[in-house]
Amino acid sequence: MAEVRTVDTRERILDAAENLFMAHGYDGTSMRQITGEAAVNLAAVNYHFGSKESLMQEVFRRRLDWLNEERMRVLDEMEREVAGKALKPSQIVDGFFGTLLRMAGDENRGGMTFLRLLGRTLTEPSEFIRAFLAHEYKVVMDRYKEALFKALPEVPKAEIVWRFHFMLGATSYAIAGTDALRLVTDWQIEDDDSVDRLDRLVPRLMSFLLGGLRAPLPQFSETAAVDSK
Amino acid sequence: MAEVRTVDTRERILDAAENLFMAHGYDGTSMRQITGEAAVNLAAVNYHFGSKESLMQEVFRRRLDWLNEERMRVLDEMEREVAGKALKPSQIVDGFFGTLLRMAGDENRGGMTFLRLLGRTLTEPSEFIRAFLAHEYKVVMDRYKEALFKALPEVPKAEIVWRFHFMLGATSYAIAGTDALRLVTDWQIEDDDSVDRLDRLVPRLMSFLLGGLRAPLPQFSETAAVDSK
DNA sequence: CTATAATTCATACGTTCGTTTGAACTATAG
DNA sequence: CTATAGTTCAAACGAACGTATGAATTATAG
Repeated sequence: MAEVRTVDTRERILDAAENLFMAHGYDGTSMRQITGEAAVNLAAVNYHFGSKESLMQEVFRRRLDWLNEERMRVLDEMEREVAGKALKPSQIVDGFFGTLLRMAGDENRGGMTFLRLLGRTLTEPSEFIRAFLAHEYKVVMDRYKEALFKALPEVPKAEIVWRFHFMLGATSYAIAGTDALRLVTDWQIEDDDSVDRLDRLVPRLMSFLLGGLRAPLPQFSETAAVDSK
Repeated sequence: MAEVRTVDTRERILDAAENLFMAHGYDGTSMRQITGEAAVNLAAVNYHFGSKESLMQEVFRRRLDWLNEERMRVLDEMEREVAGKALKPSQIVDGFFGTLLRMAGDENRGGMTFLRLLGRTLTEPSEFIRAFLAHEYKVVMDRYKEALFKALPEVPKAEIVWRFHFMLGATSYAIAGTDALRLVTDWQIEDDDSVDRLDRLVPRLMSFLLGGLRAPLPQFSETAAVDSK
């Protein structure tokens, strides 16, 4: 068995695919680009992963398995410390989104590249990817949702779910990174070094998310909401 | 000149493309799908628009021209009313994001379909689309940024730009709609009728955005921000 | 009605796509 | 060393892609 070569090839393919899917999307990346950048034979992907779709799933599984476990571990520990009492919203938000963002600082776990891929994929259309992600995410998501319900008993559950959704969106954009930010500004954002940038992004995003999560509840007008300001 | 047929064909192609790009993305949609759904000949797209890329641009231009004008009009009017004084942040946010969301209620302006397409495209990788959107958006974006700077003089400009970015992300997810929301919950969200849903979504999102925009400023730790909670 | 311009149509072109194949090569086991 | 299983390789497959072409059709102008 050529164990070493195999692992090498598999890993090189996954790295190349992660990079290219992030940069050009799933449909925009060809097998020939992937195997070219990985410096392996064209047939290697189908040999090791079976198909392009399976490769995409493996790209995500490689990172998400760790992320989901870490999120669970963090939540378990926090809940153990408060011994049945409710957590603070800031703890829960940090456990879910902070853990994600800190992953970006760890190059061994995919770093910024994977986070940007994840951010983009959450809004991407491909049916099979969204179904896969929903399945992978479900258990963890439910735990954090429950924690938020408990932490904010006075807020209607539907409202919390929506705000969780909004937080996902803000985070997704935040990690999609400077590319999308150039839509908003022409400035050269300081701290181009990605690690430094991350150190400031985390508290920035956390402030925003918590501000949104704890905002006053909306007033629904009885008539057309079109006029509501 | 076959004016009537031409307009019909162009419009039918644009409608079909808007739908399909929204559902399957740019790369995931073929010319044959578009012309098939529009019930026109395969060559019609290249005849009327020149290429697939030009078609995509026209899909956006058809809607964005109106949206940008409306956003400008709303901001002009609000600024005229306060006569040189600063606007309230809530007014600015409503002018930019509220105008966008209310567009979703107008089927003649693309409705939810275009908004979902826009939301997805902002994070999409295709270089030429992002460049096009950045160019289309620039003038309006700058005006609203300036209004926010004036409305929040005590907040560092860099912070405002980031929070504008976060707001874009939350909004993008909000309009990307229930599809992505199913990642978060299994519930059948009430008010499936899209107009009713929109009436409640607008105030919901507005509360969240304003809460985030006006959140306390983040504290940057001198050491690694990894430990910051 | 005739001439002319605009549009639609069926068809085909050259590429590129994801995948498959069978031979060549490499490493492990007995 | 030989047999065997794992891996890599060059080459090819049919299908689908965006685009181009020239004839047929339709509408407008004189």
